Amino acid sequence: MKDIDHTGDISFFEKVYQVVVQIPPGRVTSYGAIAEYLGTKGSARMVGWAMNASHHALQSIPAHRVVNRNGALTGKRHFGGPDVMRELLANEGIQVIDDKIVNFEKHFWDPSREL
DNA sequence: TGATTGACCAACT
DNA sequence: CAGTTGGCCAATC
Repeated sequence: MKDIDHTGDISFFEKVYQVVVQIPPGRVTSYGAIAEYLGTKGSARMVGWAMNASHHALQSIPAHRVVNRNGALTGKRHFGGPDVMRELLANEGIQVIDDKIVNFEKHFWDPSREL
């Protein structure tokens, strides 16, 4: 059994949470951007997998602020409802049409650039 | 323990 | 233009 050490030795999984929770309101980012910030661009899938387990996380993970590279709400179906993710984004002033974020690049928040 | 899948991305065919 | 493949890490079968 492996105890989770809080001293810098955190899994990729935990790193993703630390980034996602720091996303400012009204902004969005992509799975690949997070993975790239962590230094593993290829593991963008893992970011999504971490979101799947975000339910298991103790903190509230604003997964609705994380979309794919195209600005499409690919993971909206994991939000308990088909329009839940859209509502959450709309609540922050982000307009979503056809499951895609309008002016995605304007709302885009790059952890590697702004964090 | 090996094989498969997963809320992705980019390149190739 | 659409389908396939490779890549990365972790969890599930």
